[in-house]
Amino acid sequence: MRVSELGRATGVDVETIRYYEKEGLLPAPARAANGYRHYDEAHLERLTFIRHCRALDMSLAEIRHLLDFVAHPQADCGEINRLVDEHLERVRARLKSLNALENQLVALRASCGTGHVAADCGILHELEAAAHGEACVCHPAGKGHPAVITRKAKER
Amino acid sequence: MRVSELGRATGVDVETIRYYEKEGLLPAPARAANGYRHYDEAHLERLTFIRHCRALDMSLAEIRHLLDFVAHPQADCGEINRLVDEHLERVRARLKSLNALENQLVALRASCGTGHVAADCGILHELEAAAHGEACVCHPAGKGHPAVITRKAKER
DNA sequence: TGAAAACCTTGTAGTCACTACAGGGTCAAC
DNA sequence: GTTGACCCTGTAGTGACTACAAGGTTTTCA
Repeated sequence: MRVSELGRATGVDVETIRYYEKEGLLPAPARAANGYRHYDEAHLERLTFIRHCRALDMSLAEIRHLLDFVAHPQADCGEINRLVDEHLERVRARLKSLNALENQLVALRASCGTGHVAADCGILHELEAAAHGEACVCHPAGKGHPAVITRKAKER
Repeated sequence: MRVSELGRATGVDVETIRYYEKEGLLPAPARAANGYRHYDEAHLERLTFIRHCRALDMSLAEIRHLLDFVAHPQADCGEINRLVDEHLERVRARLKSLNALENQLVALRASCGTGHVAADCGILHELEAAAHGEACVCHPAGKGHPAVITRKAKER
């Protein structure tokens, strides 16, 4: 298989395939006399494995880690569980913060009607009030105002 | 106020403050004879405004847009509503995909007990089965298997 | 007085997982 | 023989920072 065929077979962009090779996730394939890459079934499976993990939103570092276990089947699998657990924990933390965020945005959105001038816009007023240190609908007093953006709001 | 004082007052890293200036979000402050930046109340408010919007997970481009409205209070505010609505839509889409992801990870995690060798690990088996094109607990047949990572899984 | 620590400046490079080019080479069909 | 589809390598861009290098200034303390 040439690179574009592998790409078509897996739905992965050709440049992404070369990127995975450069990153050491996909082993370097054989080369034809003209320098073209030639892939076999093992590459296709490996690439599918990688994309499956990516669909689960795992980082390339996590996937590299999992691939180590595939290469060393005699290792204890406890660390695989730990990896999945930690990943799940991050997903849940992000879910929690996104849920809070949704509520804040809904409250903010409700503070403005339609069809007037920015000077009278409730949304802008709310945001400016917050900048003055006053309570805002999106971050009510006593509920903890994130002056500093916390890790959970930033992490991917 | 010098840059570190502004940083302490707002909880924002000094390098981030200089970054906002370079990006045109924070106006360039006055300079002392020695070249040190000197900020006033208006800068503090503007920076707090920016961080409040960042806490709502808005992009710097969105914030730039909002700041335009602060600068032009006579403009129609319809676009502010649109901006917040679109942002809310993105947050909800991400929430939906993260919810699905959580379920997938829980199913995957359940496929492995503890304390055995990687070769027998249910998680690894599931991931490898998926790479063989078989149905997996995390992406059951008929529920749509994302061979290609979809935008929703990628967007922040 | 002198030296160290704590500031400040600019500019550049790194993060992540790609994506998009530039500038070239190869190959098959017409 | 030329068009177009493919392939190669290498570099630069994305967003929102973060971290450093290499220098200048100011404050503090012995």
